[in-house]
Amino acid sequence: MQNSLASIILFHRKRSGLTQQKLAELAGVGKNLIYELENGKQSVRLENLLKVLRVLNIELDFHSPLRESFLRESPDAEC
Amino acid sequence: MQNSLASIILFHRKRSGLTQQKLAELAGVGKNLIYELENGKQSVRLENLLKVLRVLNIELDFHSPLRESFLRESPDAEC
DNA sequence: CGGATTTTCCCTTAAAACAGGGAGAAATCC
DNA sequence: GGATTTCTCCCTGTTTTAAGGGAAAATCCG
Repeated sequence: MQNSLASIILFHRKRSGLTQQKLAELAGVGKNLIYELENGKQSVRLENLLKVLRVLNIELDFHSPLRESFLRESPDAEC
Repeated sequence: MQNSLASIILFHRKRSGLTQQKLAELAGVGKNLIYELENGKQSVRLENLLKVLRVLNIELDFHSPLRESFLRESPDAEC
C-alpha cells in the first residue's frame, strides 16, 4: 500500500468481499496484477487498471484548470 | 481522437502550444506514445500516462459510491 | 492452538510496449 | 502556391509486462 490508487483498490476489494484471486478472475487479469496494483506498481497497462476499476465500480476522472473551458468548447465529449 | 482521455490530452497539449515531439520530451517518453495516447490507445503503461498528465497539469481522481466512506476511514490518505 | 484461506513474492515463457528512425500525408504559415 | 512544420504510421530491436504455477509467510477463524 504505497499510493492512493493502491489503497483505494484494496479498500474497495475488501469491501466487496473479494480475494485477489477472485477479483483477478472477474476483471479478466492475472492474480499477480492485483497484488501489484495494491502495492503501488505503476507500470501496469492502463487497460488492465481500467478492467479492475470497472469491477470495483470505481470511476476515473480528469481534472485541470483548463478542464472547464474544455467542456465549454467540446460539449459532446463523452465524459 | 477516440475517447475522452485522448481528446483531453490533445486539447491540453494544443492549449500549451506543444507539439507531440515537445510534449514527449518534457514527459520523458517517446513521440509515438503521445500519438498513441491521442488516438485512444489504452494499452499504454500507467506510468507513462501519468508522466504526460503531469506535464499537462491534468490530475486524475477516483470516484465511487464507497469513496466517501473510504475517506472517512482513512483520513490520512494522500488524495 | 491448529487448519484453511489468502497474500507475498519467486520463477518461466509468451506477448506487448517502448523508443527512435524514417518517409509520406496533412496541416500551417508566410 | 511553396516552404516549413507537424502528424501519421510504418519497421526494428530492446525492455517490460502479464499469466500462471508454486511455495513460504501471514492472516483468519473456529
